[in-house]
Amino acid sequence: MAVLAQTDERPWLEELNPEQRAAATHDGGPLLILAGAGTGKTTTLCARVAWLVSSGVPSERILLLTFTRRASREMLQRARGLVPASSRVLGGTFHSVAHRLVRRHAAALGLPGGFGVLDAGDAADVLDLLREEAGHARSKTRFPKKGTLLDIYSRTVNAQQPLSGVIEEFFPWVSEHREAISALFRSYTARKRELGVCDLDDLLLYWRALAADEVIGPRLAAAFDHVLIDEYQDVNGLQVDLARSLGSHGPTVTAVGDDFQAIYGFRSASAAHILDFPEHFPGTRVVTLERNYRSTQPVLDAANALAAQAQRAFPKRLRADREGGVRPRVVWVRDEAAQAEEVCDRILEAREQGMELRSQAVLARTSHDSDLLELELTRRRVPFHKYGGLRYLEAAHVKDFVATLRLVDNGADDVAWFRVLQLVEGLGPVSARKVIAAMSGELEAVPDRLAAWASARQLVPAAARESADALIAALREARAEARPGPRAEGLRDVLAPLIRLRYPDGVLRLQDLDQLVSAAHQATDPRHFVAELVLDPPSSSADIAQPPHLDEDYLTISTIHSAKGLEWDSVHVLAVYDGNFPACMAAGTSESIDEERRLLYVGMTRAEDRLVLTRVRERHGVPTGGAQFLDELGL
DNA sequence: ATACGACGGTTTTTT
DNA sequence: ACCGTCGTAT
Repeated sequence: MAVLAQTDERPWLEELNPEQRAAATHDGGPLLILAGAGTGKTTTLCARVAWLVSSGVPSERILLLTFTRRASREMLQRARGLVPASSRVLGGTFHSVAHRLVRRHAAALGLPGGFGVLDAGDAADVLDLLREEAGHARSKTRFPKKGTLLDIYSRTVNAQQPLSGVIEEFFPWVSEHREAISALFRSYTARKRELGVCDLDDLLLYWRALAADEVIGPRLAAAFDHVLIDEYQDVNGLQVDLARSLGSHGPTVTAVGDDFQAIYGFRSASAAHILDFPEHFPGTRVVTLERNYRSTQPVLDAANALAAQAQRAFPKRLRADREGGVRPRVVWVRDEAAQAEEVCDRILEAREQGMELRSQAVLARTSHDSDLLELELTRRRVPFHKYGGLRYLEAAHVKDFVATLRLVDNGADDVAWFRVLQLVEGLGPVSARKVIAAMSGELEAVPDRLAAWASARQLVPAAARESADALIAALREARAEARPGPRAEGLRDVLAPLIRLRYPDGVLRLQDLDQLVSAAHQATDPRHFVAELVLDPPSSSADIAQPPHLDEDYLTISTIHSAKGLEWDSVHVLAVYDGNFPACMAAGTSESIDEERRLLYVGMTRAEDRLVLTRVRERHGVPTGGAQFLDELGL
């Protein structure tokens, strides 16, 4: 192919620097792009997709695996902008791609056709149910709670490590319950089978099982010529297995990442995987991107100084492409209330000077760090949008609604029954349990609990019976309605009075449900509406109906985890002091301190021009002590 | 016996 | 927001 013709037809290649272009146009074996923060990683990956497509690779034979759905959407959109033919590139998270594959091979895996997908909250609810059934809830010794149980379980799956090792290394305080936990996990697996559901970890496990199959494995891989994986520093061992399986059966694998932005260790991810990539994929070409186009040098100097303190890391320095800049500032404030006022003042001041809210962000270690700031912003009527933290699907009323949707698809989902029955006033956990037991029959699991309602309803306290009847009738009607929109509407209508009664702000909460109903109207695949909701959860109620209005100016508040890959002119990082950031939970090992340090690094490198870190002197009247990370910045 | 409101202590980060 | 506990109403 003539070089001249190439650049003529692909002006976007001209805009890349030599390293970026080398990566985008690499032809041959596996490719690893080590791309520091702000070095044009997304640009390069999009250009590579566009280059592949314009070189004749059919777009549907390209698989783009990203960490979040948002990243996938953004990249596909940009690639389409460069080369319209990129429109059929298959993109998504590991989990959403797994769902597609597992769905297609459900029968081979022994799963029902319309199997459900449990999100983290649902999985925890199943574990809680089993925990209760096993009598751990009322035992003398403190037994780990559902959230901890799920964390432990997920570790064993994602790190592919036996339970005893996981407990010893990460959860030593529950070691006295090791046997009971082991038994609980066995019943968890069995229960999921009975319910005909998968949790998020199962999706990856099933994908790997398919990949390992002699017939199916090679066929899955043969569907693609190229597999591109974003944020490779955040994959775990299970995901590495998937990548390697694909790579060994045909497709060329391209991975992009930065070992110093690995911040998902708690999910069993490890930066070791990106460093092992050349070993796992023989013949790998490594391209390193170091020129930073995002930030000014003073911002990078501080980030580099922080990075240099890591116990274990591969030395690298980001060099700014842009001139000038001001030094990042550390601002001392008395307490969290003062921090809220101070940050709010500074943001408004910057807006006065012409910096729109949309080019400013407030980042925090935990979603909770911004509570007071959110109150202050609301008080002063400053519009903001919060990412991370409590998710839409985790709100109690949304879970109520989703549980009814699940019941319509799967009458055997006892976790959903347990939740939905208790919405009826006067019907509590004890009665709900009895009713479910009666509906499922003593010996044989009846797949459809609805059929046994006539007799089971006797167990409902008389005062609640009529209301429960209405709920059941609505479920029957919903089942008769195949279209997801009207179906969701019917369920919303029957839940409406119950939710208004249960929650003091019920009217507001109902509006959230309205948005879910309108999302249901637009559902492409009615059978999998709920599963897709779980895999692509809207970050807030506003995201469901439409993306936020583009003409509205609003501030972004986000956890650093949710801010990955994004950038703003001005960034505030809240509450950087020992015990909060680094979190006290991380105080134990140098690796966990390193991960906290990398997290701050990710936060700082989101800033283009202005970076302010706040340090709080006291908390609830108690002095906070040092701030290790701020001392390391060399400011 | 069961349901439920009130109260106080706790909460990392996410597909 | 969640969890466990306790007192009160049914």
